[in-house]
Amino acid sequence: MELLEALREQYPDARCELDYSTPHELLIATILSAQATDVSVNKATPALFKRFPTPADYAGATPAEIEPYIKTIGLYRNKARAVHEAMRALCERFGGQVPRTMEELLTLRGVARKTANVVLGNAFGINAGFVVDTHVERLSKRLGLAPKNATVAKVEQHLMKLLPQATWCDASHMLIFHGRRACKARGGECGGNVICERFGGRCEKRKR
DNA sequence: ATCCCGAGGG
DNA sequence: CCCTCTGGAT
Repeated sequence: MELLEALREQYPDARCELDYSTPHELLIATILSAQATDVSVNKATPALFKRFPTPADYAGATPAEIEPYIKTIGLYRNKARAVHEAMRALCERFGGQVPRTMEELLTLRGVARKTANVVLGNAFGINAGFVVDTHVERLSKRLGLAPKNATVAKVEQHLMKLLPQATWCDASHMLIFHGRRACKARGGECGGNVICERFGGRCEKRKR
């Protein structure tokens, strides 16, 4: 696909920008990243990971004990509960390890397809699906890769049909980079951007 | 459809 | 002030 080549050329260093050193840390960082910037997540996780080195450490703590470490990220009550329950499930049902299938990951609190796809793709190199976050959803619709009225699930299905499976993880990172650097939610800064000029000069200004 | 929610940019 | 940020549960 021509768009894929152009994205590769423009964003050769596109990658996961959440900081982590183990699969369970990536899982936690991804849960925390909901409606938050990766910068804000990366600012909080060093102290969090130091205080709770293993899944068992979260399972043995209460959500209230986790909250102070993630308060600056926002949505912290829901996220503290999700992290606690997800890590407890790892200990009780998965031998303390992050499971490697979509079906198993979806049983964890705070984990839906977007988070599961991030973990499978980046920690295990498994392209089970396509990461559709706010950037990927927006860009897919602006670039005409999916109908503008499509749900997140539909967008994922369209992307999986359009792009080779082996490229899914990398392609999601490139779309996210493009969404953060050029084709932004607010109006966009598409002037002079190669991708926007060639594939989608439709970064229309936000209504009103 | 609503709620959760702090930080950062405009 | 307003909007957005690698969503998910109810």
